[in-house]
Amino acid sequence: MSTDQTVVTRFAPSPSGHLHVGGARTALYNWAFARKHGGRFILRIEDTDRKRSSDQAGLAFLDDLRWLGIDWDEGPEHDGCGGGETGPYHQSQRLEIYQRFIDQLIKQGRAYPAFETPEEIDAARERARQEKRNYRYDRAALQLDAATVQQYLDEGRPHVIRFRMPDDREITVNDQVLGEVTKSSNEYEDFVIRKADGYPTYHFAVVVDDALMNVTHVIRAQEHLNNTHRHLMLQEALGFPHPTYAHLSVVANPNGSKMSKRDKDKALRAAVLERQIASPPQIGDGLAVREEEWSWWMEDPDRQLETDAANALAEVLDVQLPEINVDDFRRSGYLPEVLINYLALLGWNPGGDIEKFDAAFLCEHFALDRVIKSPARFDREKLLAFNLDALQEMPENDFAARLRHHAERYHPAFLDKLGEEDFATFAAANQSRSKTLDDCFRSDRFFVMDDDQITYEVNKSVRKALVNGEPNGITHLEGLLHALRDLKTWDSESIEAAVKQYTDEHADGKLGKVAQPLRIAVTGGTVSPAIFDTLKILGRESTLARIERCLLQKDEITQPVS
RNA sequence: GCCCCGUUCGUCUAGAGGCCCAGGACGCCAGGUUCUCAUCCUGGUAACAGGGGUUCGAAUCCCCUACGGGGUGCCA
Repeated sequence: MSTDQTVVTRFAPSPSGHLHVGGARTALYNWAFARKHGGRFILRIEDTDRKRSSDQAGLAFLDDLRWLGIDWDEGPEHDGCGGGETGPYHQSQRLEIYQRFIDQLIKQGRAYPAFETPEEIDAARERARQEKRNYRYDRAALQLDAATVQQYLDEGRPHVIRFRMPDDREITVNDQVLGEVTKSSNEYEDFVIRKADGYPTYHFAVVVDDALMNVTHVIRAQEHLNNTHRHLMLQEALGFPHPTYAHLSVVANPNGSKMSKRDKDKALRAAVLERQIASPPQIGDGLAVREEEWSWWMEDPDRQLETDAANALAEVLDVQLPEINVDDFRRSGYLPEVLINYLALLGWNPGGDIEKFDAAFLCEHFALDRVIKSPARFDREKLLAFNLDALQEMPENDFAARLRHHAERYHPAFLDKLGEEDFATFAAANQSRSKTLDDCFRSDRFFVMDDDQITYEVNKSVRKALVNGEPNGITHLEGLLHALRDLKTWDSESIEAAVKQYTDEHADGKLGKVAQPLRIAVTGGTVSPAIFDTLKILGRESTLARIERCLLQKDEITQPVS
């Protein structure tokens, strides 16, 4: 138990690609707790499952953490963070360390080799299930005499090392969020602490690493609550101090189901099935998904596409993937400070009616006793509302800079096409109508299209804007063509003056009567930024070309629709 | 099956025995502003899971039930 020592927390994910929002919240709380107490925050990679680990995948969430503004004092070196005295911080590089403690436990008689194969254990487990018994390892290996054990070991028989769980002990976890949770040691079997491949199991590695890295507070997901009793016994046997524990409830989907990366595949598979797509669609000059992967993926609802393939497929199918990972929210145009605020609030609050706060506030006020016990559903609507507020409050220059960054990463075509000055106008024209940094790129595609690529929507509101009234929209377009062609300077103010003058003279000053026809002519639809800015960015040439093109197609565009 | 945890408006939550016929935020509904979309403004809707206790008094304490979640891996 920590008394007067420095607070040390850690975030210890397994390297499975991008950072999940649930994991992000765990990391955030650990980080904030350490900062609040002037302590240290460690990042550790739990890569003891050889089947699931690859170096490549481990890196992505480091960027995600940094993007959120979370830094770590010890851990893998990345982007100015990490390093430290108690490494290495990849568990796969700490095998000798674990072995030392395994040997110690064996010497103490607290651990022993067991030679059953996984198949044998599975069969025994299955038998127990059918007989409606609770399965627990029967300690058969303890019946082997020393000579036999030695002989097996000499033969090099595959084996695991199991921890000898004490009998008839009441084990109490004093959880900082949930209170005291007591269980009997008899609920637990002699669990495996070293796998047949020589790697430690999670239970063993966490206990050893937390102790060696001087971790004082373990803040982790509630799924580990029942593991903690095991860890307490391990710590006792190894002579380690017990850290303070706090278990966090899960972050769930709006429907209450667990938020999972599989949700993306689910959305994609549904779209594929609904549209009866039989083979991987084309994207650019390749396929969105490789042929072999496609059938493999379609056959089994549990299988998941690689991130790149999933994103590519979503793009061609024009499916909006549910955001699950921090990176998804980044792509969708959420601000990191907003995500942090929302995530922090999902399971903790400073009390009273305070909802909006920044990371500094979190670091100053975060406390375990205000962490909520019950699971929280992730509400995208509220996140979106927070993002909107943040965007609207932002100084114009900041918004423009953020938008530019976002464009560089996700929509470079806008930068190429618009250039410095027009991009600035584009940003200014879009701030007040943006809920995310991505909104305008999706809704304003007409800016980066060639004039002759514009297709006109044929629907009621388009028809209404073009044919209703006397004079009607088509007539206004013809008039505006002249008014705009002769404009001396092409900027928002001049355009506005000219259009307003036209409106006063020909439409009783009702701007809507001329703005909508104009909007349709240059964008193909009824939605765009303020019309004067839109025309300014488009340029005189494109504006006139599009109006002319619209007039040429007026009969098709205005045909009656049911 | 067994064990553990949880349960306030649709959602996130405030609430630590009287301040609560329950407050805020998001959503939703109704009206208003606006060149479209989005904003913005005004108003409104809506909850203590159920049942027993304890107490002068319970959303707050105790018990039971129901429901939700987690664990029961040579995954973490």
